[in-house]
Amino acid sequence: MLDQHVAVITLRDSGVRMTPQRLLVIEALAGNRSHPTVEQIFEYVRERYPTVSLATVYQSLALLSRHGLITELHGDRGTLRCDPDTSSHAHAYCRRCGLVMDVPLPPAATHTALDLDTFNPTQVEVSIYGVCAACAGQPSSPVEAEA
Amino acid sequence: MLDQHVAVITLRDSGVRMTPQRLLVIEALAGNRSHPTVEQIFEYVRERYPTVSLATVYQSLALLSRHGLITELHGDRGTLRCDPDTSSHAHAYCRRCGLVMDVPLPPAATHTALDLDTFNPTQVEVSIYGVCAACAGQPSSPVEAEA
DNA sequence: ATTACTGCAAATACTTTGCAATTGT
DNA sequence: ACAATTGCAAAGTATTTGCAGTAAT
Repeated sequence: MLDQHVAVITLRDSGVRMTPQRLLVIEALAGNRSHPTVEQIFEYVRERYPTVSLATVYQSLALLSRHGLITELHGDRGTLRCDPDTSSHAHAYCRRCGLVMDVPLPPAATHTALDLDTFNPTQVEVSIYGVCAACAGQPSSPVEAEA
Repeated sequence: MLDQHVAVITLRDSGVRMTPQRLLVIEALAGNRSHPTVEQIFEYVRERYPTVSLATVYQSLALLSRHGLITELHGDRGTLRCDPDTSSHAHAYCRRCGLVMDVPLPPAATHTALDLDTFNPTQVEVSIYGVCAACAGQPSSPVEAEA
């Protein structure tokens, strides 16, 4: 899980400049378990530093990702989500409410990918789609049932 | 793996109309192991039916997906790819050349996801990112090495 | 003082939608 | 004939880029 101090030191040691914008992006992610979208991170930073631009947030996230401090999730169709926890785990996406939750993976699952001798894997993303417990309890809306 | 006849019959039985455009989308995917992008499918269809529109291709793909005849892949950042093979397997994405290859998954891997009692999974997507054998052999281009 | 970084605005990329015309059944 | 489907064009959503000004070191 991303730690603010570790992140700052890691970046500094790589010669990256620490700006208030970046610090706030890190702050938004540190300890965050909600897998926020870029827009959500942008909102967090903007509340504290109103002149920040969305482009800067995108650039900061790419920077953090490049330095291995966060993981970018592609499972939410067309929207980038960020995970400050870079350890091996899967993500469950609720198709009804949009919730993204962590799912532990048995250590063996990671090995599967590493068994490939024809491919040199650097990252594995496991996305599970379905309906979460809370939504499964609720009947689906009429609008949704139609589709 | 998607079979043209099976697909046509499945759709017909569901009361879906068979148009030349749809037939060509199916044809483009049947037996295709390259995980084509929407654009590539569009090109295939257009060569044979020049007035087809991209929107129709998108709609046809959504239809096939809804009927469980294909799987939509989200692993290629910002671009939809299609897989006519709906059986359980992972995908390896080469970060250098863009190649997408099938990777078998041990049956146990699928069970992992199904162990969740708090979540009702309908689909699991496993994306492996790295560098393929062919690219690993080649030295990276100077431009790429810089980045 | 240098040079990385930011903010802006425009560009690019991908996908969806509304609607009139068309076509499969 | 009827309703589903298409093609078009426009809108919507997401992300990237060029560049002049700003700020971290």
